[in-house]
Amino acid sequence: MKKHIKHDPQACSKKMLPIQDALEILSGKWKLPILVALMFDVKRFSDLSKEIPRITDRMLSKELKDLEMNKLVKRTVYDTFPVTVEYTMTEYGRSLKKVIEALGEWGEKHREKIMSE
Amino acid sequence: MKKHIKHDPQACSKKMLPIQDALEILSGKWKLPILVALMFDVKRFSDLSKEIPRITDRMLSKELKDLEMNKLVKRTVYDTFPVTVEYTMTEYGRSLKKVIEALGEWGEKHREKIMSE
DNA sequence: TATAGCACTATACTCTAGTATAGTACTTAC
DNA sequence: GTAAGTACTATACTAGAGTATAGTGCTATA
Repeated sequence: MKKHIKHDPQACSKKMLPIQDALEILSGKWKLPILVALMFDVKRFSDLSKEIPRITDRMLSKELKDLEMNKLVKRTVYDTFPVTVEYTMTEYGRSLKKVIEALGEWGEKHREKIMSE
Repeated sequence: MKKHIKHDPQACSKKMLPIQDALEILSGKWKLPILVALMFDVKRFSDLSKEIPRITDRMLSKELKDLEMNKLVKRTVYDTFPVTVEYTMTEYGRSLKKVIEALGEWGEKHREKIMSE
């Protein structure tokens, strides 16, 4: 039985906040699929709807709005008929790549570990 | 208006699965606070309960069970009076450090960006 | 004998994320 | 004039995450 060292809760929550911010931005069932779909290409609403299995229009619309608010995705409307709207990943959105890769690498290892137990 | 290149949905979902696994393990309101609290010290149930503001016993118990199942945390019972139970981060749990740091760094930048818009 | 501390569990509730389904506004092509 | 395509919005529902509150079993100390 080891000694229990007290943590400084102030310093701790200071570190926690950005972590939880980041996590919240990626959280939910659909944010990652959308971001990954946009990581390499520009896409329209209907493209995303087709490419992301089982997502509803409502969710897609809602999540895209969220991502736009956080400046990860840019929305461009073209004055065509019918209207077309393009969604692009911003440079800033691309800065998430490292985070997503870190998650992916760890997730891969985790799959192996849990499968082989 | 750019060309739209089709993505291979098979290859895409293959990459997505581990990312979502990782995200699921960290998801929810309390997983990260618990992991961060255990990152440096061994802690008992009551220590964690005190250190993590506003967490209920029910949630703490539930989330610790989850983390234990995923081999991120180890639970050790000591035959004292009253019983004491220690929670330790496993070596494997520590392997999440890089992911958490990546999240933290990005979250920090994001805070600055959003605040200064 | 009563009380207090530890590590939970039980029950009931609320609230939010996500689903299901349908409908809108616009215009061009038939 | 009506059908079809695009990018949504509205409404209603469901399920699961999280909250609030109370109670359990153990025993050492007062």
